[in-house]
Amino acid sequence: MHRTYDHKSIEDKWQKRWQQEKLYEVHEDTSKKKFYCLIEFPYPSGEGLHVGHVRSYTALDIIARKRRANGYNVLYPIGWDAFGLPAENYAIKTNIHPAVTTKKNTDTYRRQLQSLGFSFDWSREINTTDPAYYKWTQWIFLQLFKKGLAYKAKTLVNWCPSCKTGLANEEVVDGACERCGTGTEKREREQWMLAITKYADRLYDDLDPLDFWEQIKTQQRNWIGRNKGVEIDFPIDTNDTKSNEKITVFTTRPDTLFGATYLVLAPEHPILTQLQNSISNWKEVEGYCKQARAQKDIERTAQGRKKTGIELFGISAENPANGERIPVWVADYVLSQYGTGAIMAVPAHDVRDFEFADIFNLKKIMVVCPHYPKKTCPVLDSAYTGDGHMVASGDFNGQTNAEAAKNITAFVHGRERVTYKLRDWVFSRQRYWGEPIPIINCPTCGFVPVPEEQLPVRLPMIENFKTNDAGESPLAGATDWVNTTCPSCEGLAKRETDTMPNWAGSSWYYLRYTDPHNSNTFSSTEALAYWTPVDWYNGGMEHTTLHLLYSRFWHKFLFDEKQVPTSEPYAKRTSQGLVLAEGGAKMSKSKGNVINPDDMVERFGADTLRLYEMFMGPFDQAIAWSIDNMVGCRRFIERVWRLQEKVKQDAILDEDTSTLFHSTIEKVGTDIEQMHFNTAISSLMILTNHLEKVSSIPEKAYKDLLLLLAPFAPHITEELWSFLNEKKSIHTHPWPLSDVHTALPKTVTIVVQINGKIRGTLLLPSQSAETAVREAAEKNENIAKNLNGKTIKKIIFVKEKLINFVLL
RNA sequence: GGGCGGGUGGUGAAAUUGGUAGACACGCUAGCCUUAGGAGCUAGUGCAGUAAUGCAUGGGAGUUCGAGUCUCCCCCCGCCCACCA
Repeated sequence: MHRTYDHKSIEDKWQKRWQQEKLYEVHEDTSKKKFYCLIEFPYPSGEGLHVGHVRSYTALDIIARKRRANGYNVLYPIGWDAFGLPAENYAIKTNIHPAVTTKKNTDTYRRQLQSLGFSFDWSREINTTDPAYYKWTQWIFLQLFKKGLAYKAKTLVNWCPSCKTGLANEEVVDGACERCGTGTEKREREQWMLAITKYADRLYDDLDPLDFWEQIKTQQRNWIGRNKGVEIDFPIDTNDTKSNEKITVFTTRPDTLFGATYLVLAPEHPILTQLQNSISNWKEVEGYCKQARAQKDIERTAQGRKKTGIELFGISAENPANGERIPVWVADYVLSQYGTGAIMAVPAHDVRDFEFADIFNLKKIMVVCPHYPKKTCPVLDSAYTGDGHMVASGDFNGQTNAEAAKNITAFVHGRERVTYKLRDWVFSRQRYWGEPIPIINCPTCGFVPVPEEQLPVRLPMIENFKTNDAGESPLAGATDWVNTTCPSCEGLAKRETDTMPNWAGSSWYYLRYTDPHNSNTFSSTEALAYWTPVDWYNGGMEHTTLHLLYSRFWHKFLFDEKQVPTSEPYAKRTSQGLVLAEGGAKMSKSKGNVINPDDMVERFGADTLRLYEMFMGPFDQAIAWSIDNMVGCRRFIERVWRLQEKVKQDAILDEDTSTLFHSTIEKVGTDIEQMHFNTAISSLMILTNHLEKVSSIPEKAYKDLLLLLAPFAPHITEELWSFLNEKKSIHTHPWPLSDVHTALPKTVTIVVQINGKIRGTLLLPSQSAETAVREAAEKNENIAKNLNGKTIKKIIFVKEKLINFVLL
C-alpha cells in the first residue's frame, strides 16, 4: 500500500493522461449552465513564464475546477498575445525574424503552462499573430472605419526618440517611454485614431451595475475623468478698436467668476495666431510658445517646477460678470487638450492660479468667504478651495457658492458642458511586428478600405526591421507589398504602412475563444449567445485603464453593430497582487532576482508551487517570495499522502471529526468563491492535522478531503483517488455536499467576563440559555471568587459567545 | 495635490453583525527517533513576570459592559493618476 510521493512521475503521468482523454475540452451544451472564466493571455516574452502569471492562472484554475465540480460547463481558454515590441527589438539586434522568436517563446510558455496542470482547453489555443486570427482584428478595424470611428488626423503625438515610434498617452509613464524609459517628445504626425471618446459616457455609466472590484471601477472612472462644468465667453478688447473676438474658457467654478483677475491660454491655443497683429509683444510670445512645445513632457510636468508665462500686451479681456478689463496671459500650465485650452484664473480660490499670481504679482480677489456673515473677506495665505458665502460679487453677495454657481452661470449666459480627460486612442504604430492597418491610400480616392474578402492583409516578410529616418514603419521598405492598386478606381495606390498597437489583438480575443476555428466569421452567433459574456475575468491592476477600457470600447461597438449579444464583455473583474522577489523588491532580469517557475516545479512539484502561491497571503495583495514558506506547503501535501495508510473502508467518523468535515466543506467552497484561497488552504490543513490524530479514516471521508484539495493540487489528489479504485478522474466528480446541521458544533466555548475582562471560559452545550450559562459561571471557582460580595449591576449575554457580569 | 489600498508576534498572516487578538504556516527552543535528511514525531513559542496577574493590533482621544473592528485628530508605508481649470 505505501508508496512514496514522487511528484515528478505523478505530475507527468496525469498531465499526459488528461491530455489524451481531452479532459478539459468543452463544447456548447445547452443542458448545462455555462461558466466562462478568463485570465489575461500572456505576451510570450523571451524570459519565460513569470511566477506572477502562475498566481493569476492558478486562482482561476481553482475556480474553474470548483465550478466544474458544481456542475457548470466551464470554458477556461488560453492563447498568446504575441505581437509587440520586445520581439521586434530583438529582431533589430539579432536579425532573427519576430515570427521565429515568437514561435520559440510560445513553445516554451506552452510547455511551462502544461507543467503546472492548468485545466485549459488547449484545443482553443489562439495566437494574435496568426493571420487566421488577425484577419478578424483587421475586419473589426474596417467596421470602425466604416462608421467613422477610425480616422486619420494630424495630431501632436508622444514620440519616443529611441524606439522611433508614436506612443499612446497610456504608454508614456512619467514623461518617458513605458518600454525603454527614454524621455518622450511631442511631434506632429498623421496618425490613425479611434474615437473612444464617443463612448466615454457609456463606458462611464455602464460600470455601475458590473461586478468589478470597486477600486477597478474607480480607476476607470478617474481615467475617463468626466467633469461637469461651464463654458463662459470673455470678449476681447484690442487697444485700437473693440473686436468681435472672444475667448471661451471652461470652469467647474462659475461661482468664482467675480474673482477672475486674468485669463490664461495654452501655448497651442489657435486664437494666438489670429490675434497676432494686435499683440504688441508678439515676438516674445511666439518664442515662449515655441519653447513650451519643444519641451519634453518630463520637463513640462516635472513636480515642483516653477510656473512660467508671458502676458499678451495690446489686448485685454472683459470679465462678463462685472465688465472689468483683465489681462490675458499665455502659460504652459494650461493644457491645450483639456476643456477649451483657456482658463479664467481665480488666484484666491485655485492653488495653481494662486502660485502663478504670486510669481507675476497679479491681483487676487476673495469672493467665497469661509465665514458668514461678512461683508468683506481678506485674501488668505493660500488658495481657499472650500465652500462658503459670496462676497465682492455684486448682486450675488450673501448667497452660498453653490447657489451662486447656478445664478452667475445664468447671468453671463454660460453653457453647461461635460469634459473628459479621456482622449481618442492613437492607433498607429510605425512598427513592423503588428497587424497591418487594412487601408489603401489612393491619390484620387483617398483612404480606401481593403475589401473584406481580401482579408487578411498579411504582414510581408522583410529583412530590415528598423524604422527609417523619416520615422516611417519598416513596412515602407517592402515596396512590392506597399505598391498596389486602388480597389475603388484601380489606379496605382499605396498600402498603409503603419501597424496596429498590441492592444488591438487583445481587445477582442475573449470572443474568438468561443469559436476559435471559424473561418467565416470571428465567432458564430450560437457560440457567442452561449458563452458570452465572460463570467469572471482576472488580471493585473496595470491593465485597468488600458486593455480593460479598450476592450470594453470595442465590445460596445460590436454590440452596436449587432455582432455580439451583450453590451459589456466582462460580468466580473478581479485582480491579483504583484509577486515580488524575496525581500520585497520587484523581480527583474537586471537585478537577477527572478524566480523561474520551472525550478520550483522541478524541486517541489507543481502542486506545491500552486498551493504556496495561493497560501502565502491575500490574493489581492502584493506578496514577497519565500522559499522557506514553500516547504510548509510541501509538508502539507505529504501529510495528506501519508493519511492514505489510515483509510479503512468500514471505519466510522466520530462526531467531532464529522462536524469538522462539514464545516470545512462549507468554508472551502465559500472561500474559493471569494478568492480567500489562503484561509481555504488553512482550513484544509486544520482538517488534515485533525485526521492525523484519529485512528482510522473512512474511505468516503478521505475522498471528500481529496475532492476539496483537488482544485488546488490536481495531480496528487488524482493519484490518491486512483489508489481508491476509482476509474474516472477526480476532476469529473461532483463537489462534496455539506450538511449544515452536522457542521454545527455540539459544544461551544463561552467566555466569562467581569466588567469586560476575561476571567474564564466554559465548555457548554451549544444553544445553552442565559440561566444555564449563568449558573455554570457562578459555579466556576475563579468566577465565584471574583463575584463574591459584589453587587451585579447588569449581565450581558451573547448566545454561543459570552456572558459578562457588570459589577457596581 | 487627488484617488485607492494598507500599518497586528522574529516572519507571511487569521479574526460574520463590535464579543477569547495572533487561527494556519514559516522560523526558533527542548526532547525523541533514525537508514543522518532540505526527513519524521512530541511539547513549547506575543511581551513582562516564579506566579497570581498585568501589558499588547502605528500614535492620541472618544463612544461602549466590551474596540484590531465604530467616530474624531495625527503619523507612516504601498500602488495608480497628476499643472485636468
